[in-house]
Amino acid sequence: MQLEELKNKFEQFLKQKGHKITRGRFGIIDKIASYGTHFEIEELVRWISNQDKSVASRSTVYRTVRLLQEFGAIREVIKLGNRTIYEFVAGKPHHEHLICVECGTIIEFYKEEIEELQDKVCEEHDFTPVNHRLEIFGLCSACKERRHENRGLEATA
Amino acid sequence: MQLEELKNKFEQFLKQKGHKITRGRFGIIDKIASYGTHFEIEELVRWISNQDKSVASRSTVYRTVRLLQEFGAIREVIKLGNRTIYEFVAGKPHHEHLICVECGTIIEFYKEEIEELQDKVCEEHDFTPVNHRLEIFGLCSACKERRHENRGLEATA
DNA sequence: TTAATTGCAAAAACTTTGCAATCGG
DNA sequence: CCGATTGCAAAGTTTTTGCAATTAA
Repeated sequence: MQLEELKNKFEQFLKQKGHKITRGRFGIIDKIASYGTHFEIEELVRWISNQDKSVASRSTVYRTVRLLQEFGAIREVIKLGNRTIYEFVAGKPHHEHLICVECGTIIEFYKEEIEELQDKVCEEHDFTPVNHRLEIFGLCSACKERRHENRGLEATA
Repeated sequence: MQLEELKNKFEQFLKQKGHKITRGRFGIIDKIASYGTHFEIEELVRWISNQDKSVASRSTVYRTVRLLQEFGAIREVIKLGNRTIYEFVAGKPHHEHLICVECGTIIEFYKEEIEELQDKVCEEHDFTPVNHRLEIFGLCSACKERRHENRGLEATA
């Protein structure tokens, strides 16, 4: 299974860094996997707290999220106002996001040409990219329609 | 002058929104303009506090930053860890950023083709973009060299 | 006059950390 | 056994907010 493979690799990562293989760290991975693709840390803490408090405490969640980021299993993909939304990458290919500012829907996309152009820009500036994030904020299809309906009502009010 | 024009427009904006033209709000604009292109709020608060405490308090800075964002004079351009870096836009043409994770240097760039491709992606998803942010994190030219030098020393140590 | 704005201090929200107890290797 | 990890509560950060005093219109 994909998840098991990820855990094995994380185990290697931990050993290599001189860290220990603990129940909590792997329990958190399971909870992240069962929560869905995108999450915020406090959301995750609540989720774990509801499901099984014994998995890990808030501090351990924060500490483990950091480790998983270093490892590369999760990424900060959306920064909106004071919120940080993480994504469980788990081997998924790289992609960017469209974020609906009305309903919070997140749409993933990948555009090879954009990636290539970024590399080109970096070269032009003798800059060595390590990672990047492209966020497009706007209105999704459904919210756009909803707005039009509302506008209609306002107009007749 | 560019700055005066911006202030005039901001005045219109405030009036239109039913807000008042206050000394503090315009003083903050001056301070932002004199600080430089990129800033963090707490930095700005300190800057104002050092220069002339009477301009505005921390709360007013936070509240005004929000207004200026709505107005469009400033943008959240970089989100790195828990830091938010704002940019004083002031009529500057749209652009994206390369951020050196080592020294914090910020390089601005603009790539028409990337913008076009983004629009294309949005169309494909029936998504109406309102704004976007592309951050490329990595190593600037100088830091790259510095790292190579260090590696050399380590190797001979 | 009177409604918006300000400064202050308190609270909120999010994240990190010191420390004693516990656990993994 | 020893050092890393955990949970807890306390402290740090950053941002927001209630309220009385002040100011703009």
